Amino acid sequence: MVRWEPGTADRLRAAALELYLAQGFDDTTVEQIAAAAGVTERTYYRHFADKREVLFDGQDGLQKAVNGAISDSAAELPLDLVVAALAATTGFFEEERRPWSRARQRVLDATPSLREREMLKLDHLRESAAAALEARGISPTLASLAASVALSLFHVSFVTWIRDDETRSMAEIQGALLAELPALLG
Amino acid sequence: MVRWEPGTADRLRAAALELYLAQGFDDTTVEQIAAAAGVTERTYYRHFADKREVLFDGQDGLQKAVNGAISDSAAELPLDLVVAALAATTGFFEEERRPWSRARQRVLDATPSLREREMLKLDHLRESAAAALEARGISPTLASLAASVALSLFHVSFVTWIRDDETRSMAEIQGALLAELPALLG
DNA sequence: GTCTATAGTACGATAGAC
DNA sequence: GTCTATCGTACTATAGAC
Repeated sequence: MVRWEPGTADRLRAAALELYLAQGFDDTTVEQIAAAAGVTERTYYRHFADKREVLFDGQDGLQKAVNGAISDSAAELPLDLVVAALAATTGFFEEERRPWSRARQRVLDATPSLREREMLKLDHLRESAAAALEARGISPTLASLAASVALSLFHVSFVTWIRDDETRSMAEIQGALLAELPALLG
Repeated sequence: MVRWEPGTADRLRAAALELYLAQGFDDTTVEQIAAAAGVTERTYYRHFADKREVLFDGQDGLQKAVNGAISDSAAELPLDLVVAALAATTGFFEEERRPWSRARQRVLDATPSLREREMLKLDHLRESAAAALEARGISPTLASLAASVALSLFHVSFVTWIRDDETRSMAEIQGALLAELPALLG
């Protein structure tokens, strides 16, 4: 006999996404999410800092992968390191995840306060990537710019990946995006 | 005899920044801000949507200036349009504003929830610039990327501008930043 | 597990400016 | 009269404190 069911955080995540989709974020209470997962409101806050965070706690791995790619790459040029960092993200966007990501994105698009949180998380990722680039000997301003470009490429490719009519893999999309890059300059 | 003093929004802005600086954002209530400005809490919410927005409502002009610069520029290359958009922002960062911007930034740096809002506002600016670029005939993905680069340049230059030891003007800082750009590619 | 402060909303009332 | 800025009060839910 177990004292509590395992996977509470996962059940909270699933319940929250389902309720946010069905009723909207603002019309869903933390109490409803907790009840749907079979726990109390208090327990929800033990797992997630606030009502939004339940949709945003899977990015530690992404950050570590990006930083690792930057540290380990043999490349020297900032742009090459950016490409290496970008390539390191593809593993997190397997085909099985795409429907979940699409559902999550529908909620995000409909809820400004969730988009705020998303932008903050992306900025943390940017800061972390900039620090990794600095550790490779790139000047602070260049590192900051290169990290911004990397994040932009990542975000554009992600947004493309979850479009309804999109079937290409994340790697294919990023490849096509990088091919367009020279056109930026003329 | 006047029933209400003019400039209520400005008084609320000043009071909020002062209190956020002195006590921290979390330990300041909307009621305190309102009282310091000589109005009630209810009136605060007539002027600002929430507790954070009081520090973030000066960006309409910036957005219009950026979009106008993109629409009116004679340039065709995405990167040249980015440079034009960037140049259009300098007018909003006169020397007199620098102390206020520095104070505001100190509060932002100390308060994650304010940084969230800042990131959202920057993203709105990015979307708006991307739309203006698309209107100039640039493809959606390229427009999105170019807008991201423009925003990155803007943000890096702004952060530099408000550093404690910084004395150069926004235009000078942006010029130096653009000179570093080629190094991104090698 | 319980209690509480406060952010934020809803609906309404008042009254000067024009 | 209309428009706009203020204030009153009651209320829910978040989130932190104990």
